[in-house]
Amino acid sequence: MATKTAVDADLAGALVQTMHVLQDLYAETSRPLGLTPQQAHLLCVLLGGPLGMTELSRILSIERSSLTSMVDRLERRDLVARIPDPKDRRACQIELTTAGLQQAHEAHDAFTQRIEALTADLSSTARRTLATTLTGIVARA
Amino acid sequence: MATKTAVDADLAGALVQTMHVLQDLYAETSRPLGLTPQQAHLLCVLLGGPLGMTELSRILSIERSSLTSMVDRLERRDLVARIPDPKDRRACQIELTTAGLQQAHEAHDAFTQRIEALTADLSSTARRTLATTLTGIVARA
DNA sequence: TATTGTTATACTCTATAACTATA
DNA sequence: TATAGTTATAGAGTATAACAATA
Repeated sequence: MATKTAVDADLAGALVQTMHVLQDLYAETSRPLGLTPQQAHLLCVLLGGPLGMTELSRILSIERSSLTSMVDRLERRDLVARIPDPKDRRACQIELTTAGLQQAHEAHDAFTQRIEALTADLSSTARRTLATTLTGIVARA
Repeated sequence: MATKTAVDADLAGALVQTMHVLQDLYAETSRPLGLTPQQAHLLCVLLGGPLGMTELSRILSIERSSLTSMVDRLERRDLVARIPDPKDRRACQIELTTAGLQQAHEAHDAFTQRIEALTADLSSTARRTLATTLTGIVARA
């Protein structure tokens, strides 16, 4: 029916627009920290603990070869380190250095703060509802 | 207070995760069409009508010089055309070609379909609430 | 003088294919 | 044979700085 289609179109459009707003915010926030959005993402993922290249590439949705060069650049800047895996001599674990941990926290805090500012005028209920709905969407993806 | 902080953190995290999910979906959907996500975005923006380089760069949040090379590549593929602006001989309008219009529609429809699939199990009310909330966030940005 | 768009340059991001070392 | 990660290569996205043409 016409109404449902219109609502769906609005919702898809609203989600895409929100994505672009958040992408811009993410880029604007990363830049002053001297990080690209992709680098910030990588560092923040590592806040959860060290990861192997294959697992990290899966989480970031990039090829392992692309990740190799990203890690190279971050390792040169002493933000991450490759740690040999004692269980498997082919593998390594990527972990945050002290400086990398600090950068990751700064980036994470800055993102959170910017997003909170964007959602500051929502009611507690609206905030809770939004978080729940989005979490469901993420889980479904 | 502790509760509010926790909810806010969840919301910010949910928004960031949603952004990443949508980015991945956007990339996966663009690729089989032979487009990068940025190219798809550009083409979809032009569905609203021709735009000058400065305006388009503002909408896409990239520098004009970056846009020049993007438009070069799309023009080589006959997806967009540079039309001289009769009012201002410095300026040009970027417009979709017939092929570009078709590609833009295909991309737009594919995104919409994928996102609808992701939100298919939400109730009409939840869908409406989400669209309204997100539209407000976008407007505030 | 200010603005529009381009050029030149340098990085970063990314994928594909082929490779090495280990399992 | 299969898997972990790297190398080589190529193309795309991006910013900065300097520029030409026009307003």
